[in-house]
Amino acid sequence: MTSLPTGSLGEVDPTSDRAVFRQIADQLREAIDRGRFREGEKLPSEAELVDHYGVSRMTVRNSFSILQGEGLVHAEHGKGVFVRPRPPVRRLASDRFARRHRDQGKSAFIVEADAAGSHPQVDGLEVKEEKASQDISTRLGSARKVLARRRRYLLDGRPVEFATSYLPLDIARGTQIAEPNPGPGGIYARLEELGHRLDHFEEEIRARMPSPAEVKTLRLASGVPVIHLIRTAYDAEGRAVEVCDTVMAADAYVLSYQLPAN
Amino acid sequence: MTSLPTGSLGEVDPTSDRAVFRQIADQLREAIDRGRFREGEKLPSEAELVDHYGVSRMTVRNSFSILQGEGLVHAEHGKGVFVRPRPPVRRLASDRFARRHRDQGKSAFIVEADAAGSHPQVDGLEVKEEKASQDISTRLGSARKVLARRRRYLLDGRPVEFATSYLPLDIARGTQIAEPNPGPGGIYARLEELGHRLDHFEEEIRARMPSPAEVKTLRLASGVPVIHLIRTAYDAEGRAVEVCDTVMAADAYVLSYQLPAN
DNA sequence: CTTGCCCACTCGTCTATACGAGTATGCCTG
DNA sequence: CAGGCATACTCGTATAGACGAGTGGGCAAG
Repeated sequence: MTSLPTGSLGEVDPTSDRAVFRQIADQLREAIDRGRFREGEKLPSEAELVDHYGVSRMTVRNSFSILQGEGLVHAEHGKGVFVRPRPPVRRLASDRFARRHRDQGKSAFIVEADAAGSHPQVDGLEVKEEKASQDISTRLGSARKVLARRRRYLLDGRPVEFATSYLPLDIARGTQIAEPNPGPGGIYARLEELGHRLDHFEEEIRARMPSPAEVKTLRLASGVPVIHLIRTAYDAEGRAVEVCDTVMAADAYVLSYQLPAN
Repeated sequence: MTSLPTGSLGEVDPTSDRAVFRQIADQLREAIDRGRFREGEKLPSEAELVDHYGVSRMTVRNSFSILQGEGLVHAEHGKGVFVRPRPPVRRLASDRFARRHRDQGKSAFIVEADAAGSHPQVDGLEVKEEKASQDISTRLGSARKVLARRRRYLLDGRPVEFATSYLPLDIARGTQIAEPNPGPGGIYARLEELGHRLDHFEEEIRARMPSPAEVKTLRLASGVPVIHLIRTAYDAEGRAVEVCDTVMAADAYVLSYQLPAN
């Protein structure tokens, strides 16, 4: 007799108001919360739970799908259902675009990742001229055509965010900003060289569930939301000179802001 | 012959690599994106889709559950499945705690909501002394006992966030901060009167799927993540004088921050 | 010993059916 | 006309079964 993998699980009450598959989900959730099943550990298989609870397989799968929607577990075809490990999170400090960080040759992402001991990569770089969407045009003070710089960021091989920078074409065209490699200090350094001394940034933050395309690009597990960050850079004259639209895997980030109390 | 509610939907290819229920979800998603079904509008019923696609009901339900997980639709028992309306979002500006906003008698939440023309409410206020959790204790400079102020916020009857403020007991005990109504300008005004001139705030932002308790408290639809914000207030001496832990319905908020370019 | 295949076990997809419960509508009764 | 009930339609829950496909271990052949 080997020890039962369902050992710490109780029974369900079919006459309860609460649906059986919810009761099962509750028990599994509690077992996970209590550490009965640890991060990365395999939960009992569907068949084992069918036996244990005396319910049909679809009922068990229904329970798993609840926990999956909560981001607590993930299923691997042919292997089992596992407690989803909480990946180490990447902190984004609000001063990451401060001028003092721009003298280095490397981009903010690379510098930070190196400091944290992870292996950073940038991927799928694409630079092209486009017609601005309604939203981007509004944010950029009615610019019609823009230069778009797209790229994806990875940490230790895992995609964690992708971002698109939009700049008014009359600023960026023909400059190094339109080159794949914008040079040391990135496009913000180039903007300042072009006479657009940066004054402040504005960041808008939303959270939502990812679209299928985002799931694919960021290789998101189910039950993982995305953080959608839209940053607008303003120069000293109050002109919006760049909009950066970033979608981040929410389980990979903690954003951090410092606010003065005035 | 009435017009078919499934009119704009195509067929599925059972031999495709892509599972039938995913193909159906894809078609419904696209129809929604294209505006074929508008916000709040009812999608074809399960039975209609069963007829249209020639599949079993569970397959259709599977498709719906995908869209629900994406936060695109929500089901109402006895009525149908509807395109989830995007609720009006509440903007949280990063200067909402600036000293200049504190001279008014009302709290930041009430002032903002009134200005936006919505009806604000505060709910379930609870003030009590507690042993600090490990995390809170660390953030408050190893405080062991704290005063906890919990409350829930609603807009037009809809719960949108709940928050708990933690203050070191040696600061808050016996002051008006420990009263249900902390007086004009809120606890920050009281802290300053007690000699803790506020210097700056630090905010940490995460996004994740809600726990069942959070779903209940915020009456969240499935497929809606929460934004978890942890704010620490520091006085002029660098001491952490308050930690505020806030959980917000992500579909009700856009956070907005202004950052200096330095 | 190594290679390769088979098999057992895992989750993924799909069908068919049944009953329960919430909602809306229209008809029938008073 | 008003009220109430029957009914049809909606989604929710649950069962039982079937086949497919990915994974991994053990066994047999080389």
